[in-house]
Amino acid sequence: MATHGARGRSGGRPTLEEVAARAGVGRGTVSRVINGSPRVSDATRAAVEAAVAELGYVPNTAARALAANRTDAIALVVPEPETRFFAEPYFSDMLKGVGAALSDTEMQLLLIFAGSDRERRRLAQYLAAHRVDGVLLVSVHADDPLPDLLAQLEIPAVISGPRSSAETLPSVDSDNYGGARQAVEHLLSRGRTRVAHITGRLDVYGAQRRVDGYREAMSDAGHRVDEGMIEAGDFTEEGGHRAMVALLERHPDIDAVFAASDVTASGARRALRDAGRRIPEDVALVGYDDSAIARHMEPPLTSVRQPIEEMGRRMIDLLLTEVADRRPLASRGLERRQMVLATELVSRSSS
Amino acid sequence: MATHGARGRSGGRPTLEEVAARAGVGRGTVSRVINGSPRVSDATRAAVEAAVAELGYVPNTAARALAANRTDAIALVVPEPETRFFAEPYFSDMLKGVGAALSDTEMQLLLIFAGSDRERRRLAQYLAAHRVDGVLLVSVHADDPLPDLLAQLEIPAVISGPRSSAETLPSVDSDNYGGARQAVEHLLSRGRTRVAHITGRLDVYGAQRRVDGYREAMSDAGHRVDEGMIEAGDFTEEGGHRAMVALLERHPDIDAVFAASDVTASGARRALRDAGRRIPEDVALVGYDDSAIARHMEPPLTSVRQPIEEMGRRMIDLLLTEVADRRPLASRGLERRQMVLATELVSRSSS
DNA sequence: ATCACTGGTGGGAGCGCTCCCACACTACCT
DNA sequence: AGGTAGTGTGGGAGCGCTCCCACCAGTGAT
Repeated sequence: MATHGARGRSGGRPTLEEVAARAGVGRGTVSRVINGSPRVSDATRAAVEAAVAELGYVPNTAARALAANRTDAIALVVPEPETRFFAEPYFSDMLKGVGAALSDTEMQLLLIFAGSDRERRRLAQYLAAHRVDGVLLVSVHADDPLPDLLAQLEIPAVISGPRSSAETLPSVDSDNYGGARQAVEHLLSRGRTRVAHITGRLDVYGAQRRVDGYREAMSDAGHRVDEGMIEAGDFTEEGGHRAMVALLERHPDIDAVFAASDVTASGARRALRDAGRRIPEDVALVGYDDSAIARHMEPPLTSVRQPIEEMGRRMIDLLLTEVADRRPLASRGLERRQMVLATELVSRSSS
Repeated sequence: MATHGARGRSGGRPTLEEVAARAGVGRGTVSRVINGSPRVSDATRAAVEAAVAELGYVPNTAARALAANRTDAIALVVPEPETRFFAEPYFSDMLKGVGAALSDTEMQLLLIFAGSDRERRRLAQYLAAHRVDGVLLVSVHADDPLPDLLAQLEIPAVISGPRSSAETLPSVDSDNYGGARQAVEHLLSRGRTRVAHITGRLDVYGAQRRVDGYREAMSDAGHRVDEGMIEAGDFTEEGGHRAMVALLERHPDIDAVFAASDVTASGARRALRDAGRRIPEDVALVGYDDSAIARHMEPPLTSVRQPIEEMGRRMIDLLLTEVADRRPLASRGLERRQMVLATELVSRSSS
């Protein structure tokens, strides 16, 4: 008789052992069937599967995690306050892609916000406890210590936008440079000449690349790049508004604006309206992300579409490979581990 | 020598045993310190804490879960597609409250969507594996089988809106009946007499209670309740629009509308505008939720505020008690386990 | 007949905890 | 002195898996 074997046995969930007894085989064989090993005869497999069904057996995750040293869970870490997560369609689209890619997997997705210092400390603790097999990092700033922590803990991770051109982590990104060029070239092709740019947070590498794209598209078209036509934003509505006000003050003759996000564009639109400018007659406006906001804006916003859901899916693919390949520091070259997806300009009536 | 002891020991995380050796005590003592048991002398506790710090010990969650038969995780189950989750501020506010209440806990929150049949099957499997200690259920419909599954699995659960007046699960709700009365009485006090109501999904108990509140506020004020002035919506923008169109067709002389949610009100507003009605001059409009939408609507929307964050916090309190008290079927009376929070009318220019 | 192999299989050992029993050792009664 | 409680504490047993080694047929080559 077990000393305290009955504790917590709510309803007496069947164990591997019981399934084995029922099927008339050994524990190892049942484990093999459960885990889809090919080294089991068809007859045995059928017997085990029958026993599993009869008993309603469900593997005990904790036991498996302990024995196999894995958790079957990955975390999507958002280093932002929750508010921004809900305000920016970028995140929800990403989540959709990630969820889709994970849905035919046994993997569980954990959504973790780490906006405040406190939350970040909690997260560090959490990661140190190895409660996930891998981590998806979105929207990481240049000086974020998180990636290094992950590396030190040897937890596989994939980042959604490289921190710099020298990123060492596997990453998935859209072609920010190319997307920005598409936007600017589009505006120029419409006969606009005084094109301004409201940037994103410049500690985000992707935002920098968009500035680069803006600059080079302008100069390649034979325009002098006026630094006064570039104003820093921060991806928020408020930032877009502020930047637009500043731009109008410096250059009242602006006839086009390329904003680093749709939300930013929405703020810019408000400032333009307040200043009595018509869109697109007086000023053409182009955003970035092609989110729901772009479609519902008045007038509908031309925007650079990033395949965000697709990016989410690719990130999962990369991460799962990484998790599976976890042989000791096997990091083969980075060739296959950094991917850049193409963007597409969606033209609407704001330009 | 262990046979395969070295497998997967990435970086050699210290174990309880090692901490014990270092501190010169037994395993049990370290466990007691880690779990904050009072039956440890101060000197011993200090020694153990020092060893923990030196070694950077972090408990292995899987081992703990296996031995103690708990997971230290709870799930927030949203029986809706993700899209609705992001579209409705109700959920994000709830999440905020829940997150806040959980932040000084060791508990991990899992966000699980179960909108499609497929996702629901996955969820059932997940719950059967007892991967969480408790479940928070939001936005449950009258005929949802989930609560029964939870009961059968003996998993503690708290529901955010009772399914009926005979709800057996612990629940937290706002006073839907009272809130609706506030809205209607407000409209009547402004001199409106032909007040219509666009309902929420009627398979949600709270939506029914709002209808009850509307009915009784009208008749208490001496108005005959005209069933033609009640039109079913479904909490969506589209539903609100559709309902408003139907109402206007039947009763062109409507001078006030109480909508069961802000999103619904937003749809109604569109229909009213299209029909050339001015708000509030021709028709006064009141919503429900007091979400960001209400504040940003044009004109700003009068709305019934539910303390959603507070509700989230209370749900966690209830659930944690439930989880802790998990003695065999101890369900003491329901007195303390169903709470109703007061609402508040926030008056803006739409009424 | 003997010697490889090769697919299948059983079951011991061990993952790192928690629980609880047993055993000090003290302090305070009769 | 001999009980009788209490405090702290050590460590065995066990949670339900996975891993891997040993073993047992069969099969074909020698």
